Order: sequence, then C-alpha cells, then structure tokens
Amino acid sequence: MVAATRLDRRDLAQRAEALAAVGDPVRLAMVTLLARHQALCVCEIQTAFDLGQPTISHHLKVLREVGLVTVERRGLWAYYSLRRDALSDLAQDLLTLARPQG
Amino acid sequence: MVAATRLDRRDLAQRAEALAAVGDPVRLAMVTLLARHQALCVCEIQTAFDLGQPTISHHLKVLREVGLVTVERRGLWAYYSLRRDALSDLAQDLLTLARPQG
DNA sequence: TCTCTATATTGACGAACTTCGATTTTTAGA
DNA sequence: TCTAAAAATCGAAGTTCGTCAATATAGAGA
Repeated sequence: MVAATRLDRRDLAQRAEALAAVGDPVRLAMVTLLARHQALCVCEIQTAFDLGQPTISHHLKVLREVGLVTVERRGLWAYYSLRRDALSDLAQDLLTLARPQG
Repeated sequence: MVAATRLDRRDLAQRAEALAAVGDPVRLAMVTLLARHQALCVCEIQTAFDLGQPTISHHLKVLREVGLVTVERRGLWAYYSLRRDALSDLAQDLLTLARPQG
C-alpha cells in the first residue's frame, strides 16, 4: 500500500471546509486585512466592509470554526488575529498537490 | 500610496472563486485525483465518485471555469488535466498572505 | 445514414449560504 | 444598580449550490 499523502492524512473534508471559508470574497478580504495587522477588533474590521455588524460577526465565526483566526477578548473588544500557521499549512497542501506526484 | 500586494493585483474576487472551487469536497478530491495523473477522461474520473455523470461534468466545468483544469478532446473522450501552474499560483498567494507583512 | 457511446446541457428540487433586523449577552463606567 | 457600547445570537428572506433525471450534442464505426 502506498504511503498516505499529506491531503489524505489530514482530512480532505476538513481542508475543503477551510478552503471554502477563504473562498468567500468577504472572508478572503478579511484574511487579507488581518494579514496586514497583528490583531484587529470587530469594529475596526467592520469599517473595511459595507456590511452590518451581525454579518461581520458571522463571517469571523466561520473563519474561527475552521481554525484560520483566533479571538482574544479585551474588555468590550474582541481582537481577531490571523493564524498564519494554519493558513500556511493550507497553502502548503495546495502546493504539494500542484507539484508532479503531489 | 502603498504598493499593491499580490492579492490586490490579481483580482480578489477571482481568487475567491478559485478557492471556492477547490473548497468543495468533491472538487478537492477531483483535483487530488488529477494531481496523481497526467490526464484522465471523465469516465475514469467518474469511477472514483458515487455521483451521476452530469454531476461529475458539472464539477469539472466549475474547475475549468476558474482555470484549474484543462480539457483535451480525443475522439469520444474528454481528457482532463490539472493546471499545476494555476494551482501553484493560488497556493503561493495564500503563502504570501500567511507570512508576516503578507 | 444509422447506431452506439462519451460527454455536455437543461430544468427542477432541496439544502446551504449570505445578509439583514431585532434581540441578547457581556463588560465598563457612572 | 443603571446605562452605554461591543459583540454574539436568533429568525427570516432571498439567493446560490449540489444533485439528479431527462435530453441534447458530438464523434466513431458499421
């Protein structure tokens, strides 16, 4: 039996979920925004989008659930940060697939 | 004004579309399958999935429309190939985002 | 030309998704 | 304790998506 590939080992459905998360234009823009900062609170993130606060909150939840961002509460504010390691892992999996014999 | 980043230059919505394409578990499995072969016809691809032929055709069309696969007709058969360069570009964009100052 | 096979397209249906308005929860400060 | 502000949750509306059955298209061979 052939050795399991990277994408077999980590659950394919789980990877697809993460890719679908960044596959939404709003969430990809959020990730891009968070990539340029160490941490941003929801109200700061919201100013970058023409969307209601519940919608922003919803998208951040999706990103949180797939492990691409983390939250840290400070007083009234919730500071979101990009999990660069998780995003890097996702990218590496795609890179591996892209290579011959990936 | 700050220089445009990689993800600004290439249209963000277009990138999101490609990520959404591989964000479906069936299509990610298709890409994974195609990554292990040089080219596969639809009927060969279909044997790997418990889905009807129109559904397979639909998913391949989605992957084609975002530029992640190409088709080559040979007689009755349509041979699909992974566009490794396009997948690699997508992965590189995510990698760039994942890096500090991405 | 007729038939058979591989693939694509169409139309429909149910599920999932994005968004919003309204409400709730949580915390800080008066 | 009361109020104000930030964020999360809920419920609903409208849209998109995945899937299928049926049909159409295209090419090969008789």
